[in-house]
Amino acid sequence: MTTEYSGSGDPAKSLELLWRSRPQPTRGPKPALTVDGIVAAALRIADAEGLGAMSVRRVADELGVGAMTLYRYVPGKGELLDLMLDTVYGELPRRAVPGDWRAALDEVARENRQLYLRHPWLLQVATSRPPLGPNVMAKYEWELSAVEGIGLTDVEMDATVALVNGYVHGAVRTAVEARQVIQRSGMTDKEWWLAHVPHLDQIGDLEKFPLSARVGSAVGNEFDAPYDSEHAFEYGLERLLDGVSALVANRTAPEP
Amino acid sequence: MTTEYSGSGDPAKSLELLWRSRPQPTRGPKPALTVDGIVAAALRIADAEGLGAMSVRRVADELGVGAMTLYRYVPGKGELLDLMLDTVYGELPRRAVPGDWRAALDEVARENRQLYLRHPWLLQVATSRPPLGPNVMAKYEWELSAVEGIGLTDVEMDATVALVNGYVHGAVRTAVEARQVIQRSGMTDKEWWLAHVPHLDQIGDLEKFPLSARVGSAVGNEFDAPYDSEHAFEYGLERLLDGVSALVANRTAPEP
DNA sequence: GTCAATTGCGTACACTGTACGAAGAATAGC
DNA sequence: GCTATTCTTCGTACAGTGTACGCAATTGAC
Repeated sequence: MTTEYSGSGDPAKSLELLWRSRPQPTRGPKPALTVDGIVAAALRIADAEGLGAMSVRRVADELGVGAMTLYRYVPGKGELLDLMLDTVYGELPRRAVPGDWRAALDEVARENRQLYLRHPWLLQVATSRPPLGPNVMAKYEWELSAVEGIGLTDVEMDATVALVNGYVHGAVRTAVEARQVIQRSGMTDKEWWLAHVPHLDQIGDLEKFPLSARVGSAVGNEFDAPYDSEHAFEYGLERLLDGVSALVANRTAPEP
Repeated sequence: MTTEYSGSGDPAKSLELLWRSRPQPTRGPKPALTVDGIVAAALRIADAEGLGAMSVRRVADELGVGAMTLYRYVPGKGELLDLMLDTVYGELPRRAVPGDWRAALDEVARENRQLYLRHPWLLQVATSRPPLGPNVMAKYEWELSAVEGIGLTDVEMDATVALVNGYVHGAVRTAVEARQVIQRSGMTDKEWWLAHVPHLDQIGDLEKFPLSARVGSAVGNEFDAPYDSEHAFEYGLERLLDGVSALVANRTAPEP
């Protein structure tokens, strides 16, 4: 589940900002900052230290101005987040692999995964109503083009793209969480387990959980090194695309 | 991605708390509260108003005591979250459907889904290193028992359970996000879209996104009513279990 | 030169988790 | 019954958060 929300102000103002279509005024002092500069600073902080560190004061400090100055350029923190989202979506490709829907969907999954890994704070942003900026639109168009013309209905196309995006989100979330908990705690999974087992053994009836003991120890031995997220991603993606493949086959040849 | 973290203090203290095995002192004034009472109050708030509303001061207010009083019972907010998690896991079944692994895994998915729907704040809690309380242990044991004795290796059993849990988490996250954004904004998806399209039409080149326009409008017509999360859940779960079925078949009859 | 528009930003408010220490209450040992 | 010890309650304080308000300074249009 996500925690950070989009700006909920005037749609006209938000879209003006996302598409950079506000006419600049002729009178008054020259602005010292630009929207792009503010977004870049916010991205630097969020990429390096997480969304929690990206406060208005912190971004303002990064730019050498007072906190309230930012509100001359951006209506609020929600809209800044919208701008950050649309900006990093600009890193995605714009044209899908032509001809082979499976290769194209595979690329959609992989590119989205890399985007999440480069900007883990994206995992915390609610996108059920995304800011309708140029790159958000281009992302959706790119993803749809992967499954265009293969016999799916429009609604199925949307559902398929959402399914792939949902899978990638979940897989990367698990991987990033596992990576971050090691950093934050300064302990590997094995060290953490070894610190708990003696007390657990003393306090609880471990005989009541025989499967957990057996499987847990097997997993511990196998994955002594940090959790192999790459392998898990490949495996799950293959299963998912197999499922889509069945749907596509069913649509192309519905008669038995 | 999640936002709230577990208590990271002394494992011995945490486990003592989770298993309620701390000997109560003989001297000094009688405590006015109990750990269970504090957890119940915190759950009431989190269930009704979300994890964001569940602050230490708020829980203390609910119980009619000062904020710092809670720290006599619980080391910190992280440990309180651990206790909440272990408590709601107690609502899950303890014994899986015997004999039919697919029915058992299906039930694991459905029960977990209902748990997330009853306690949406669970979606925000990082569980890659769960608090090792009695109900967390029982949950894992229950889930493993669904796939025990069907030919999978121990590592595959763990991976399969994790796969199902990951799917459920993602599916419910999407559904809850969609539900909450309607509440928070006071707008249905259609209203939101109609509020944006005129400005978008004026500002951006909508001709550049023909697929988005076509598919988006088809989805809008089909799902005028709020997003049908139940249908999406059933569909995805069936595909997922089909994938697991292939793995099980492969393990039972590995020779071609 | 004057006026209107615009920018920069200090202050303030209601929140957060929790460290510290003082004050009071209950019991164990005598 | 008295004292010493242990334990509970909780006020205050601190460094954070997003942002509403209003004032001073700066710029271009006329």
